[in-house]
Amino acid sequence: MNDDNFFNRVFEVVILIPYGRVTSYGAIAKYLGAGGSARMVGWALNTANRSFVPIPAHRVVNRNGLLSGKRHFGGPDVMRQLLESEGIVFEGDQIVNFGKVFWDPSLELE
DNA sequence: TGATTGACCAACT
DNA sequence: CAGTTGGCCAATC
Repeated sequence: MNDDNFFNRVFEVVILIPYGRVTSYGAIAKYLGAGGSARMVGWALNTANRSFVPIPAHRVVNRNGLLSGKRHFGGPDVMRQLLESEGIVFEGDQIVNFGKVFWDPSLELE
């Protein structure tokens, strides 16, 4: 069940993101530490989605609070709609209260 | 099997 | 201030 894959840890962290919060690829990578580069986090989500592994990847954004991966959700607006549905406010494709909704796994999960 | 790309980040020019 | 480069590591072509 627990594979020591870097990806599987990414999935767990993403799944643990509370409602109405978001985190960044770099934050997850940093939390996982070794072998963690932000690109791998993005790759993990990409492979996961295409591997029949449904994860709330819409709660993961880039460091700017910008929806960089919105195009990978099957639609350019799907990701924003999902986040807005959780109470997150947007300004275009950028999160307004990013500093308030930002959830750092290394702080919350220890 | 080698080369390219990729949902990023940070630094440098 | 904007564009480019390097780095990270794995998957796809």
